[in-house]
Amino acid sequence: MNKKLLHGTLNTIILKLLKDNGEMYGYEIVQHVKTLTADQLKITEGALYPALHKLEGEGLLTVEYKRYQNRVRKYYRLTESGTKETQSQVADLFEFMRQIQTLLESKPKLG
Amino acid sequence: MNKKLLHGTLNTIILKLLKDNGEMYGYEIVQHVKTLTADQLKITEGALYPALHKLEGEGLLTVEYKRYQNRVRKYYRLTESGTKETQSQVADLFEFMRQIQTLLESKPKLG
DNA sequence: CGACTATGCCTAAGAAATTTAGGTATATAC
DNA sequence: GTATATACCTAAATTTCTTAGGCATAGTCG
Repeated sequence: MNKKLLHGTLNTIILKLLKDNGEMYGYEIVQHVKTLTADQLKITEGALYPALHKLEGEGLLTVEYKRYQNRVRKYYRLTESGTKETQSQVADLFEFMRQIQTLLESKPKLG
Repeated sequence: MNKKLLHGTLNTIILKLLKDNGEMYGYEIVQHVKTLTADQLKITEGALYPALHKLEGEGLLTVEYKRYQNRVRKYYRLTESGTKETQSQVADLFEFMRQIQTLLESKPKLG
């Protein structure tokens, strides 16, 4: 498992998954990331749940409890401002990765 | 300036720049990153110098003081293990970014 | 000359995001 | 009846970074 590299990307990933899937619950997000990345990336619950609560507190997410086979799941969904924030953060992250690639692919200095 | 997104990538960038350029001093690294990314990315000195000291302490870098026009610069260079570590970290970071892109480009779930 | 900017190194306090390491509870499989 | 999967959570510690300075020399502008 490729650890220690999620720094700074967790919120963006959460938002983007919610945008794609409409609504998701915490445990589902963890499993989804594991599946999509073929076990290469692992979101820890200790990072996920506080992040969800923070995004909710910022008004980017809403919560709805739903029953599913004697279980109660806590579904998260983007608000309007959450949708805007998602677009912004996804764009920023792509741009950031582009800059990192520029650095990692740069040739030796000229001067 | 794109802030708060460098998390976890600083060491890798330092190592890669040293690998490309043979030897560099701290201030030069800061300027180089600014130039290469057209002022989009800024390494702060408060992050850089402790990182350099840590990498040196781990045996990945060696230091050599050199005089340049009445100034003394502190040049860093990769050790053998530093070179290996660089390859490993650069590969990991590319792989990580690939996984992030997978997540950010994924379509809605099927099930 | 005086002030400001660039060069070049550094540290320390605090903030932010994460890992680690738990806890609680129900359901299912062996 | 023990273990695994599901489903939520928190708290302490760690890592990494920002902020905000300090110190010193060199060059430029008025």
